[in-house]
Amino acid sequence: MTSAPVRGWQGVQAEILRRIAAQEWVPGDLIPNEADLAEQFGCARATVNRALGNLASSGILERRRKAGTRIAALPTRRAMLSIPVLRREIEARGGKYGYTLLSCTRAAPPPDVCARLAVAGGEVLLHLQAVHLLDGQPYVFEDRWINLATLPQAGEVDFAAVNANEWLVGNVPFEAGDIAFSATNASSEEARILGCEEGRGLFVIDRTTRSSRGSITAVHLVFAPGYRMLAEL
Amino acid sequence: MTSAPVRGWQGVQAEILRRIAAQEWVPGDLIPNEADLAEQFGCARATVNRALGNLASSGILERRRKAGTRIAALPTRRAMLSIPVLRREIEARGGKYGYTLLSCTRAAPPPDVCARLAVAGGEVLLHLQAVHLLDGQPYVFEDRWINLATLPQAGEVDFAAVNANEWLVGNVPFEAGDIAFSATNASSEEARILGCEEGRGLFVIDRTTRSSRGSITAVHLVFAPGYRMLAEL
DNA sequence: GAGTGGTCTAGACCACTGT
DNA sequence: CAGTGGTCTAGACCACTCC
Repeated sequence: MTSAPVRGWQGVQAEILRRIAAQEWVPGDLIPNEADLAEQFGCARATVNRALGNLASSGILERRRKAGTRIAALPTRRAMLSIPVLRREIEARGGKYGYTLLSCTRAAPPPDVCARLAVAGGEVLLHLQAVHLLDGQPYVFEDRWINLATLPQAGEVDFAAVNANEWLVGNVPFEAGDIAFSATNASSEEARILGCEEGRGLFVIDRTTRSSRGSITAVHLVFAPGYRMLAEL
Repeated sequence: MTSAPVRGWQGVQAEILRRIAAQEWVPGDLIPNEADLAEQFGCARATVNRALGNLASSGILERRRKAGTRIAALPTRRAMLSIPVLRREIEARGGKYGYTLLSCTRAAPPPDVCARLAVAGGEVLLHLQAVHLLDGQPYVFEDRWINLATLPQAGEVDFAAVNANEWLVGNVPFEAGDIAFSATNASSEEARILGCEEGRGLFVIDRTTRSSRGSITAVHLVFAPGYRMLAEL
């Protein structure tokens, strides 16, 4: 059983991982520098750099200039999380996507939403409530606030006909933002909308997006019972 | 107002994002190829390649050989999720970490755990239950199964003295695996352990790890009420 | 100050895929 | 087949930071 030759940066990465797995290198160890590894592997330093850089960004290695590269001692693993548009997620499951607007009003948001969007207390925003359906069954309850100061044209859109998220994706410049995952107990309203018993533990995503011109939207998504979000380690 | 000059791959990336934000390029658009962009920006093609590659891996662009590079139409955004060791997470909050082993037995796991670990139904695994504490208050309830076939030395460890996760990190080769996030209602046992009312909606992480020698461990983490997991978009 | 990683360049070849 | 991205190379310079 001979190991596969080291080919390309993925080969280098695989060989590094093999040495960790074989305990040739253990957490905390300093490993050779890029130039030495390049010589060992018979490749250019840039190739080693790419492999080690990737491993560092997944939390397997820790790198510091001058100090060198170490096997992470108490690794904070980083996972890539895919956050699909709901329509895609549902269609990827082989289901039929549906969308129903429940309400669309203008109102002053509660304090927590004001804070997330960095707007003054009395300001009037667009408030949408909608439900996303999988094969006609409630899948996600969406409660969204849109900042009309940043995005006045949102006031003219018929969100009964157009999914708010998809309208935003197509009509708003690049978004930065943050996202939080948590759990809640279904309120009576959420239970009614999602068709589950009140108090049921539900998975929640809170997401805020901003553009260079200011905060855009804060959305609170409550998923139907049984929802699981998956990621690879 | 002059824009910053394009310096390095981060500069190229910023300029691409600016053009998307300014709607010079809109979702679905084909953008120039790497060679042309390199000429526009006055840099090497490799620099453009790195910038575009990064944007593609965060879901902003879609690239295919021969077909070129497009602004993603219905972008599946990818976020980096940091999954710290619990001790670190608690200490990063400025709290004091504590750990209590509740039970440590050998037993045949329930069917769902068998499936996740790919072990036969009757096989005996190590079953740990523990609670992680923040400033003495329950923070996470951990229910873990360890595959003794893959990891016989785990049978000798005193997990009352050593946190299982940290022992595994230090003593087991590199791990791959998957991770799932969901919500549950506190069982009476979980409520007692976490000090909350029964039925409370709780955030859950299920994690399975494997090595090249076989599956290692399946862990079910139930977080105390109010827990939020954060990520950057 | 010296050693390390981080990045850039110019050129080359390869791999994939649409036409 | 031709055009595109994907990768590799050899060399260079820079930025950071430990000693």
